[in-house]
Amino acid sequence: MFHEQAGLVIDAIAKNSAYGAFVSQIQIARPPQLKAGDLSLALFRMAKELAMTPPALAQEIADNTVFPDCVESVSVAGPYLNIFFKRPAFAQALLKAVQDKNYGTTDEGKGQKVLIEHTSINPNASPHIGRARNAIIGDSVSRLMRFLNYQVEVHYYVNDMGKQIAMLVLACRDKPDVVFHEILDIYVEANKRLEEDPAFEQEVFGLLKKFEEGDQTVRNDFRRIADICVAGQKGILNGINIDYDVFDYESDFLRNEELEEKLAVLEKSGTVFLDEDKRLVLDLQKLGFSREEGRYSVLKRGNGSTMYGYRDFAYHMYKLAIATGKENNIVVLGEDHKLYFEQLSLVLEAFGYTPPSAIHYSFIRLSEGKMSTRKGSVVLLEDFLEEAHQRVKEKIKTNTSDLSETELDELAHIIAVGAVRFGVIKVKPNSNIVFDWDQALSFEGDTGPYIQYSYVRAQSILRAAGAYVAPLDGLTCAISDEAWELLLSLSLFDDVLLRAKKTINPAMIAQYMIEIAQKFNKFYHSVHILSNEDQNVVALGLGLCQATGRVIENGMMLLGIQLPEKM
RNA sequence: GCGCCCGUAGCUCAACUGGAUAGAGCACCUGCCUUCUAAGCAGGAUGUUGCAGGUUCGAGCCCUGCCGGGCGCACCA
Repeated sequence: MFHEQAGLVIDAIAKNSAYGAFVSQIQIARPPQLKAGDLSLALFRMAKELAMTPPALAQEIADNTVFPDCVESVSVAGPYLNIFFKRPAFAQALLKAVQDKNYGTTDEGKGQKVLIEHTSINPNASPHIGRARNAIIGDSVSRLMRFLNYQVEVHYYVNDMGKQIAMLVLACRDKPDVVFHEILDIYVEANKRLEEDPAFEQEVFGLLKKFEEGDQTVRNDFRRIADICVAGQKGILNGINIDYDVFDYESDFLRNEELEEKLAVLEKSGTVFLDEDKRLVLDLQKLGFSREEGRYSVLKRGNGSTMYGYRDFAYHMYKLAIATGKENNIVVLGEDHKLYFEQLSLVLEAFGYTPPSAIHYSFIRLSEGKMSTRKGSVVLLEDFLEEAHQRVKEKIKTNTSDLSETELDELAHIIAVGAVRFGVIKVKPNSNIVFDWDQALSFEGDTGPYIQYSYVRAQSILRAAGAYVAPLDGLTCAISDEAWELLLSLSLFDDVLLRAKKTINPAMIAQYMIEIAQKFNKFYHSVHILSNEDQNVVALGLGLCQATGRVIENGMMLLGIQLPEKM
């Protein structure tokens, strides 16, 4: 909404024929301080086009432009032309706009199909918080794009035939009743054995070969383990409001005629060749890869079994048939896959496809070092969530006593999930995160519970106001700075969403939620709404509670976080 | 060794992609609950944006070189 108002101002400036198309060079921003203005137009570039100094241009525009009705006054501050809006009119427009349940949405994605692949954890163990970062980012991006009216399909790629699952199959042979929570220990054990016992590794490779040859018993064994793991992982992720539309199984991309044909073409140019050990090798330098390191990639082992990359090429061809175009095909990958993804992209381009966009996230580290499954130094998502749940429960008990045990658990769950998801998503994907229990489980300041609490406050006021409907049209009172700052921020919601989409960075939404909550709380403390004798102040206050509620509802929904009515 | 990412207040992170005096939270100090929820608010203190150059009207952001951390570099996925 803010940018619509800015657009009106720029349109008015463009009416002067001397400026013409140069107005597109105006940079829109917010002034550093409220007293400087509401909208700031930086004129550096436009002045350059007109061979003027920016301050002179600012003064000239200020003198010669008939500004639209929404403008109260303008002021020149060096190279900036600052605009003050008419507060009551702006407030009315915003409070009207938030009546729409979908406030913040745009037609950005109309008619476009998007495929997002995320999580795709190896089926071996309960996800730790580092892996959950993938799922939390991917889910938030999916929600954002859905909200912007893209037709989104979320895929989870199950690596049901890698080396690690073959190890598990061997290790679970004499355990017909194995359950999900035992898998982690078994996996750690199997890894140890792999290092010590070369025969075990040969057994693993042999099993993979049988799998590829279609041995039905082996296939059933693999599927049994994979299903236990996938069901276990899915259950945990569902617990933090993450879900998927389609589960793709790697083993379905084992034989692919189309891929074989494309590889045959590459073989003619020497891009793909059989080496002295009969391995099928890809030479990426032939596709424009410039470095020596990472130049080669093995597609098939000497015994003819395929490697991950081979199957992944086939998988990406399948995904590209569902959604095309870089922006509409998204995959969330750890930073360890950066080089691999570069290689994958080169191959897909050589095949004539546009490769997907990748969001690479950095690993979450512990203060004592990196997480290691083998050392047992991992923070499992379920343990983290459980700890959060307990701490939230304690906190609730000190505040209220009139909740049943069930209600208590439901409320604690909503707040705990909010704390966990918000803590992960508020940091942009490529920033390193150092995980610290106390910091991660704080409920004060820049946290999910703080946003939830602010929402609850707003709802509480609306509840107390009952059926009172704020008369939006006759808003004549002076609008305080606290109310005005909140209004301006609320009006930027759609712009934040578009920027978050453009940069595929949902952290931006979380940062914006913090801004909204802070400004709402400042406003809340600046005036007592319900007891105010001025009905205009009551009307504006209730309108702002409603608007804040709407923006937090929509914003937190995009982050997969629910909102309690009380807390 | 080579490549990519990160380095911002004591700690954890922002900074609208090159714009005005670099901002929040935690921790620390001082105030504010007989008034719509104190998981809150107000105020205080905290910086050579890792270091050194360069590009320009203007650099935390771009370029070069160092330093520190992370990730990766052909039968793991």
